[in-house]
Amino acid sequence: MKQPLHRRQPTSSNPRVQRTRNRVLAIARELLPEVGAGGLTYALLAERASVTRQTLYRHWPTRAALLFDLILEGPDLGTYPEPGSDVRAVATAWLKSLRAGVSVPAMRTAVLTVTAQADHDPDSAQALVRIGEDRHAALNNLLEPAGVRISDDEYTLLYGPVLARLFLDRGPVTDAFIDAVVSQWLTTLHPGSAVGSHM
Amino acid sequence: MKQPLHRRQPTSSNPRVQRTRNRVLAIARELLPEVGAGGLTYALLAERASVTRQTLYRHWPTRAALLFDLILEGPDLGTYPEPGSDVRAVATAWLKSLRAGVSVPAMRTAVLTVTAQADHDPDSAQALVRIGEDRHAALNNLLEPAGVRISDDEYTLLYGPVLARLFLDRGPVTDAFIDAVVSQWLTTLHPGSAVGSHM
Amino acid sequence: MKQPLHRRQPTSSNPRVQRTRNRVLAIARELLPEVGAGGLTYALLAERASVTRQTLYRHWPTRAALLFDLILEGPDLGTYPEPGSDVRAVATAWLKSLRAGVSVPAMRTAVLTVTAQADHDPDSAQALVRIGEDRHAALNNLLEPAGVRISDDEYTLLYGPVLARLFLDRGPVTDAFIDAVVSQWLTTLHPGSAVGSHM
Amino acid sequence: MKQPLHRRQPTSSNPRVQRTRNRVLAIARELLPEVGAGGLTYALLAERASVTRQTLYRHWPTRAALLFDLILEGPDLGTYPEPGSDVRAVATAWLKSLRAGVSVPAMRTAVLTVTAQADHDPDSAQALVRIGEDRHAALNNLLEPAGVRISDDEYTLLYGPVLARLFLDRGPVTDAFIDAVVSQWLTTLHPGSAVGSHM
DNA sequence: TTATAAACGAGACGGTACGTCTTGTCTTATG
DNA sequence: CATAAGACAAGACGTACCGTCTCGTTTATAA
Repeated sequence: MKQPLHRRQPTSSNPRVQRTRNRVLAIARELLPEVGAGGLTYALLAERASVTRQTLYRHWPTRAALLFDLILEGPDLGTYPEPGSDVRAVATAWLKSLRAGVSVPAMRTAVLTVTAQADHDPDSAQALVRIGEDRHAALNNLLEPAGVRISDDEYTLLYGPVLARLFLDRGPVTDAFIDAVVSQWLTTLHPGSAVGSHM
Repeated sequence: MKQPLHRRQPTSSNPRVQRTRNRVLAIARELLPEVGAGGLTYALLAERASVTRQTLYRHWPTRAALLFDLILEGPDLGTYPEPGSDVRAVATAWLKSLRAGVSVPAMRTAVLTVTAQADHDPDSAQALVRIGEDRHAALNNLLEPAGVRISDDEYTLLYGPVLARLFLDRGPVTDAFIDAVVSQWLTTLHPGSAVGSHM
Repeated sequence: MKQPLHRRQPTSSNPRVQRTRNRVLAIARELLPEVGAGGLTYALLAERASVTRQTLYRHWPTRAALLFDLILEGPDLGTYPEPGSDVRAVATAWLKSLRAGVSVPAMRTAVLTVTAQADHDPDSAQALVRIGEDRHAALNNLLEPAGVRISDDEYTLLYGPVLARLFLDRGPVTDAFIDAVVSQWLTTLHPGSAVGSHM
Repeated sequence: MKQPLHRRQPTSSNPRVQRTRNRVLAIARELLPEVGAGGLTYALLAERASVTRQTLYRHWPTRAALLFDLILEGPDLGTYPEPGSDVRAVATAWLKSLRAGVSVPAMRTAVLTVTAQADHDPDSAQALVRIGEDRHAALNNLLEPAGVRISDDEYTLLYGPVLARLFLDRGPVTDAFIDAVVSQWLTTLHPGSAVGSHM
């Protein structure tokens, strides 16, 4: 709640800084699923990472900042599938990569926590939107060979059911479910566009 | 983190208890959007509701319990639309009622918070599932005149995009978006079933 | 610290009142050495005595009042030795009865607690003085056959070492110690008085 | 009742720590006679000393620990009289110094409270015994020039009446009373020893 | 190579909240 | 209608974490 004083963060070029930062993030990723977002206190994290609380504050003045780093430097966030001209195949692969991403416990917790905070923390809200836009752009990138661009609404129509199943229904996202999502999604996608050529 | 001792809650039949309980819930609903879930401390709530912290603990041993009550006794959760035989119309109306419900700030925050907690709090997880099932059942109820029953997957396909737009994209759910969702949704709904009769 | 409102105490003539009162006092006597004066809360006492806290407040508006009763209705406070004309014998017997009295754990704790409170609680101070005077008077009574009256100073010279040994040194009061006290005490007692006639 | 976790106390070498510690002890000494031992809550003390409760717990994990410090670092506890070869004079002076010490209100209350606790708190019991032994040793020290050593029993015979008068009779310890105590005490002290040479 | 700057460890401190306990009063329902 | 059960306000308890602030000590880069 309280806005901490923003001292300058450690110079990232310094190798010592890098070492500390990476060790802490790794420990945080281990800890997060264990204790939950609420339980990931700086006190605990400092102890586990053999670091002073002060050091944590130097690197991440806000706990939200730490969560952002956890999300953005996610372990396999970069593992997007290959682009292709088959829209159905690309969309399916992209959804599966999304499913894989949010199956990493630390990522799950971090995303949910940021989401819950977004209503009252502009930084979190902005980060959330930015993450969404990144993934949206990535999808469009993958679909470039197919000559298709996805609008905001279409994007949400595609990923919405998957995340709802994971976060809200708290059930598994089966391949069959993904297929159903994609099939339905294709029906309204660019009606009368190039998509039809693949059917 | 710590499991608080579960003493028996105040007898709900007692009018004094009811008075206290309702006043606190009302204040909590006002406070939640102001200060966020993290800022809704028992200390603050007690002060604003002119009540002792002890009293809060008596009524809601866990802060999650308070959130459940906030969700379940939501201000207008019962305002479901009318049943009908036109599947498109019913689905659209139901989605709009969902949108209305989640637009109440206190409800928004409460739901998001419970969702974020669900990974590490079995009670929250269970509550979340139960809420989903209730709404699912309600939808099926509305669709009974149409002779249609919605499966779990179909249910998620319907509401998923709407909540994703609200919570993750953090954008407005327009009527057009709802129409798009419903249109897409109808295509795969019970292929060859009674739905076709309305097209 | 807070002076509770003085509602009227239960009529002591009522046999039911007597029963309750005695049961509570008995339980308190058991409890006192177990949990200490600080641990003898009304909540605990009420639970153990199967009585409502209200009832305790009705009988003893102040915890000091309860302690007074514990001291004054001590189990064997009345067991003074026989009067006699041999000053040494009477004094020795009286000291031994004193030793016996404060060896009862509940009595010990109660007396020490009242003593510690006396500096800031006039009631306790007064009660303490009164108890001392009673015992002083009792001693003089025992010594009447010997034709001796003990002054305040002489009284303190007699019992002081014994209680100091018990409470401050926290050591045992042996018969030898009592003999030493009495011997020393006799030397300055009424120099040249009737005491000499017994030597 | 509950044994608080014994974290390590603040490093006494740190000057800031010393400052805090001394300020708190000074305020506690002022407060003790005002509010009594029961009223000397950490909450009150913290407020008066402009310190957080947490700071108090860091320095004195137990309230008993605070009382010990109050007693041991008493304002003028070290002001023993001069040694000498005149036993009567030394004993008298020593008793007067005892009287002076226990007349400091904070010391009075602290000693009485620790005494009352000693029955159920081993730490208090041990501290009490240690304080007694210290004073006993000091007395023997003063009497060294006189070639006299006081046994435990003799020690109690000397100081017992004085403290009994102060704490139990709650009366003043006059010079005359001290003279009476010493006179009586000398009669049985080392019968046939060097003491006689001073008569 | 030595400065010099930065990161870091250690830990005291003021705050705030936690979940619990006891106290004294007051309300409600019941027998 | 008196009495129990127990809700309530008040406030202390001992603990935890937060964010800040010294202090020294190490580590890395620059002179």
